[in-house]
Amino acid sequence: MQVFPGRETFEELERDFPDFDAESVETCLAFLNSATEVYTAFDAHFDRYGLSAGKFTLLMQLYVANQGLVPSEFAERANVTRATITGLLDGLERENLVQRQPHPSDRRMLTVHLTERGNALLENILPDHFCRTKKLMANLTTKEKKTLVNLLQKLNSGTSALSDAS
Amino acid sequence: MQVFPGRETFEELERDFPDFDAESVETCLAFLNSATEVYTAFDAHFDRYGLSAGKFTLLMQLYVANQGLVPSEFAERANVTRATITGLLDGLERENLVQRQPHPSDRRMLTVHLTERGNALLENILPDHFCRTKKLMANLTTKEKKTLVNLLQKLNSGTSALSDAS
DNA sequence: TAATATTAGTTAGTCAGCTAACTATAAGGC
DNA sequence: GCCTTATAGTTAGCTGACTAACTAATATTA
Repeated sequence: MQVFPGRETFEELERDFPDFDAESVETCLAFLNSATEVYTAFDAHFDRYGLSAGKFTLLMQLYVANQGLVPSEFAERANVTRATITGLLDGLERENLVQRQPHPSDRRMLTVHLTERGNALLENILPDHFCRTKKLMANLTTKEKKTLVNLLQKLNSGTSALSDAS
Repeated sequence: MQVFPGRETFEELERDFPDFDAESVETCLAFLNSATEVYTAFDAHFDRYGLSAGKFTLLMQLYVANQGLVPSEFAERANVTRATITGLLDGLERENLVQRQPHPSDRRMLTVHLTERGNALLENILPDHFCRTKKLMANLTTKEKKTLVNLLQKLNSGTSALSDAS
């Protein structure tokens, strides 16, 4: 969901609400709209390989760990609930990309392993993935990338203003 | 879903994939993680009022239009499908915040109207909403906001590299 | 003007996130 | 050593996004 208010909207809200700050709202909307655009583009990218961003992330963790990992670890590292991981693993296992195995020492846990097929899919994707990611950022110079990261950090530190109790 | 790869991961991928560009990946992940953080904070914010970002956006369109609007218009302006709008309207109508009415001249269409209750809710939210939005952006100077918008634009123009056919 | 194509809204079904509640197991405290 | 508490994974049900297919109504055009 994106929003592109017209000039008149800004003028009206500025008139009626003392705390309305056009510059802040404009920047905020530009950020949110940009996020939607980038997310959508990544979805289209992963969709070519039958994956989603979440599934790809999971597979990558297994790929770089080069060993079985525990679902609750995924959840914690990715900042999502265990229930979300269960769902993603169900999908990945259905497509034969990962396999759940009992944990050797704690029967509450599982270990998740990349299958041959999962490994092959990843190795097929990664060159294209990194190439496209590089191109995605190609309009920004090194200095601009650093600036962007810095500004995003400042933005992040403001999020408590939204989520804090009134 | 967020991702925070360790230094070793970067080194390994850099070694194994010629197109892996650490600087691009790092910036890209910073952006995606930041987007998740901001979205989550907005969700928490709107949740206080029993709303979601999508529902708020719909209500705002009606508020500033100051007249009934047509669902397909919403869909087009917000870049979502008509089906998504149907779902949001179902929720908003259930909570008595908007009302569907037959379109006067085209019987395929509806017009959607803000109810008294919807209007009252919005006028209750908006001061807090704009105040928090201002605070969200308060760590960025005017110049930094302009820079951010500019960099986001450059990022947007790279998204075709992700979504274009190989 | 009758047939065809397009548009608007809904419906059904999928996905990925969430919360809350449940089961099984493990760990701690008395 | 038992009781309580905490942890891990799953399940059920919600939301907001999607696509595809459907109905009804309007527009186009042959």
